[in-house]
Amino acid sequence: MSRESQNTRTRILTAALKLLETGEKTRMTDIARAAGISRQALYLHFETRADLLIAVTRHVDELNNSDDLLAASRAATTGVARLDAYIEAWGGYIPIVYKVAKPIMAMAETDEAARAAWNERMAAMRHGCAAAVDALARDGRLRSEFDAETATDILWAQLSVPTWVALTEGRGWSQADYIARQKLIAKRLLVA
Amino acid sequence: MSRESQNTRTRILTAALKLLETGEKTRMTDIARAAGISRQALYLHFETRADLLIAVTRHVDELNNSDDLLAASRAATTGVARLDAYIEAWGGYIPIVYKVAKPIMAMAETDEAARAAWNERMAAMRHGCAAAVDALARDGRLRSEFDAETATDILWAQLSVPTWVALTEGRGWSQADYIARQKLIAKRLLVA
DNA sequence: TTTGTAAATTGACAATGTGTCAAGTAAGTA
DNA sequence: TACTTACTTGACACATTGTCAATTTACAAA
Repeated sequence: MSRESQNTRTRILTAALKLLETGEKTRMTDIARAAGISRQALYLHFETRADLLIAVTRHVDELNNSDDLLAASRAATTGVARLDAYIEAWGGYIPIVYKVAKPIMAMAETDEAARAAWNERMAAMRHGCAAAVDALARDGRLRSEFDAETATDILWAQLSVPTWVALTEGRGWSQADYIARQKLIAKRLLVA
Repeated sequence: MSRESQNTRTRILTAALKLLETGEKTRMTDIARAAGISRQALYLHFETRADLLIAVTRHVDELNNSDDLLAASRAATTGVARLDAYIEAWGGYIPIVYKVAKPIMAMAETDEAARAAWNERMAAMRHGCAAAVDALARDGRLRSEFDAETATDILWAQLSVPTWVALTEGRGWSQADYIARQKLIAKRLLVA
């Protein structure tokens, strides 16, 4: 891929992201038009629509330094602090990725690549949950009601994107409400 | 609608339900073939695919006396008993409707009728949650951490279909695990 | 028996969106 | 000048939902 080609690729990702964020239609035609190239040229850069959307999420991750964001919770000393920090970081990141993640979740129903990409993301999110649960266990503050595996599952489901959607879009929770309440819920469920 | 027509309608619903339950493809063509009529004849009975699928969920409700099932929790005397009974009833009903609900949830993205039908179901489910929360409040056993509205939201999200999918299909929880753990979680979160 | 009607069939077709293919162009590079 | 890369243009295949018109089948009523 030449320098020119890289620019076009970025232009496509930027245009697609913008469309997704503004909630406009994002058919291949729309993305092409927004990027100022022909629809067919999209397929010179991305094999399928699923591949393109997945690339957009990675682009979003890079734009937001998502690794650093989530890694911040690793700095916490106590398990409880780590749990709070993780909820703050991930919970704050959901609205950033959601607009892009939504069509991928929709495609995951039928498209194998989309499903794999989304599962991978959810597995990564679960690792963050597991780390927080382990930190609690190390402090001897993990409630004995559930084993670590189960506790991780519970936290993971609690912090899942569909739950965020239900509570914010569905029930009108503000982002601040969401974060604050999820912290309370998590502590109540997991901390002894 | 004549008697004959009613039979055909039921035959369609039964055939569609069977296809959905076995997880086979459920295009209009497939449903028609399974019901032993032409694809076009489906449109003599249901305006759209969304309408047909919605009718299948109602058919499932009837076959299972869903009203009675969920009403059972109303018989509980204490708030805690009512909460348990509701989780048992609704949690047990999810796997029954899920196969049919899944394509409706998928369509809800784009189809207005599907979205409305699904929202209505979720609103009904939330009423059950609200009743349990109110019963707890009447007993003076609702935790003061959250107001009744917020507590209802939390229970509602916790018992939502996507959460059930994540924990059972995604994390391998058995149905028995799911019910037992959700009871523990709900009590821990809501009961003082 | 004839006639009318409801339910269904057959076959064709529009619309939408993804993905493919072939031929051609514009620009830079060896 | 010849070659290569990125891109364009236009056409087309495919899947699926939904529509339309003409026809058939069966039953019921006169």
